[in-house]
This record gives sequence, C-alpha cells and structure tokens, in this order.
Amino acid sequence: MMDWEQKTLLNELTQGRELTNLLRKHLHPSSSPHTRQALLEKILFSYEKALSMLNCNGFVVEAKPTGNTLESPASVIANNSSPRSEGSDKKDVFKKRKTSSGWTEQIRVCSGTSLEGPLDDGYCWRKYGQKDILGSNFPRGYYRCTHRHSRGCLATKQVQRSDQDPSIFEVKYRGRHTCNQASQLAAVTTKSNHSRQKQQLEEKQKQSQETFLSYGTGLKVKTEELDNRENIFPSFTFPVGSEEVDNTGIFVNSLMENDIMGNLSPSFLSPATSESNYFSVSPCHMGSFGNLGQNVQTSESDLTEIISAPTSVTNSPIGEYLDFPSLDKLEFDSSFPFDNPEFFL
DNA sequence: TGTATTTGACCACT
DNA sequence: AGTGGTCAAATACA
Repeated sequence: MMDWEQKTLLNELTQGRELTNLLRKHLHPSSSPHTRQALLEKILFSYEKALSMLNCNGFVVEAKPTGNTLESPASVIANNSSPRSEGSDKKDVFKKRKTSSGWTEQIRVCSGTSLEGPLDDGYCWRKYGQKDILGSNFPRGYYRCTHRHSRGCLATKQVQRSDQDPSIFEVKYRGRHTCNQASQLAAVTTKSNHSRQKQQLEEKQKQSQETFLSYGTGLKVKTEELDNRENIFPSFTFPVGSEEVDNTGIFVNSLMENDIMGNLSPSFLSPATSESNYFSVSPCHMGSFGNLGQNVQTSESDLTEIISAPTSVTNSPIGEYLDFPSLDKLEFDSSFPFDNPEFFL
C-alpha cells in the first residue's frame, strides 16, 4: 500500500509527463511562447519536487560525486530496504538520521529583547519533536512544514536557543518549501502585468510592516557555512530558451520561490555590511513576514530587488545564490545537450 | 471536533 | 553505547 509520499511522487511524475505531452502540442509556431514557457516551468517544478522527495527519502539522485551528498553516489537504493520496514509492524517509513552535511542552511536569529522565541519566517511550521542536546542548556525544537502531508512539502527546520545569549535562536533550515510553488506558478501564468503585481505586493508589505514592528528591533540573521550546497539545488537546471526577459523572470520567480524562499527563508533580508555574514532585516522586504504564507505571490520586481542587492553578499551563501538569476544574460548554444539526460541529473 | 503541541519511545548513525 | 532525528499517542487548545 502506498503512503502519501509515494502518491505525491507518482503524481508529480505523472503530471510532469502530461505537461510534457502538452508542451509538445504547443511546440507549433502558432502557439503562444508564454504558454510554452509556463508549461516548461510547471514541468521543471514537478520534476524538482519529485527529485526533492527522492533526495529526502534516502534516494540519491545526484549523479556527480560531490563528496557532500547525504550518501555515496553509488547508493542509489530505494528506501524500502530500510531495516525498520522489515519484520516490523510499525509504519513502513524510512527514518534516516540526518547528518550535519545534509543541512542546507543555518540561520541565526536574534529577536532582540524578546524572549518569546524565533520570528515567524513566513512559513507555517508544525513542531514534531523536541530534544535535549548534549552540551546545550536549551532543548532543540524540530519543526516541519505544516503542509508536509497536504502538499508534500518537505521543508524542516530546527530551532535552538543559544547558550551564550538566550535571546539568540539558532535556526537551521533543511529542505525546500514546495507548498506554495503551485499557486505561484499559476499566478505567473495568469498575470502578465508586473506593475500590477508590484502594486499588490507593496500593499501587502505595507500592511504587514506593522506586524513586523511588533517583533521589536535588533533582529539579525546569520548565515552559516553550507556544507553541501548542491543540496539546495540538487537538480539545478537552467531555463531552456531565455528569449524573453519575461520568461527569465518567470524562471527566477519560480526558482526563488521554491529554492531561495524555501531554503533560505529570510531571503528577503538585505545585507547589512559588506564583510559580515550577518544580515539585517530590511523593512522593505518585511512584508514577507507573517503573510508570505502559501499563497502570497512574490512579484518579479520585488525579486529583482532582492537579487540586485549589493554584491557584498557574495561572502555569504545567500549572496552566491542570489547571483544566479543573472542567468538571464546567459545564452545557450543551440547545440546544448538538453536531450542529454545526464545534464538534468 | 479538528488542529497543534508535548513527550516518551524507537531507530539510525557514529 | 551514546547521541540525535523522527514517530505517534496523549494531551492541550481554539
């Protein structure tokens, strides 16, 4: 009997296949390029989500030996080989202990004088565990996305209060949020007026800014070193055919929402100093707090703001990721092996 | 009553 | 064997 993850995986793959067939029908020159691009993004998202699920469940999709993957490249083994599933009446789940190398992001949040706990980072988290950690005065809380089951979102995070400064919460993010990508893509495909999007976003930012202010001052976020950055983009692919700026915007939009906004939740933070890994919260992006939930759409213009942040962030992992949207300047050789499956691994 | 949190137990990893 | 991550039943809460 299939569990929900398998169903979700199957659905994503099936959807990818159907969308690919649909795209094939739209390859006719008379078809709208926007439609093709939208279909392409949906296909990419479906496969991205499926691959993400596989990565998080003990499969290794990465073909390249990176030395930082969760498992060796040779261990492309299905999770049903787990000892726990053998001769056990417990639920057939794969429970693999995650090592530090599996973390995709480490963020330190200081909520100033408030000791109420870490800030809402814009996503809905559900606590599923708490553990006393050796050498730490405070227990570590384990959270996963509220929409893990309903939308197959595999994002998780750990929150632990700092021993040195109890007002500091160390937040480690893992996995990407896929729970809001569908609505995001739908919004992109149905909206062509970006200025209107920006206007709507600004309104939301304005409304939620008051909420942010209630959190107090002194918020800072520190990005830690990423042990294996390929986990952030486990199957990163370039957009195919960037003949239009809008198309690239769609790509950036979806990718940012999926990977940056998911893995690096406080990605709306702007760099505070050029030499520090600390990020101060820029009020202009704080609209993301509290209401950047599953259905909030991030406009291209807003993303551009984030992306075009000073290059000083290149010292940080976030900065490096924020640099990638300059892909819109990339040009692909017509001989680029898109038909080579290895490229997509 | 549905949803979120707590918490002890289980299990993988080192 | 110790430690940390996750599960799931019990409990709390709106």
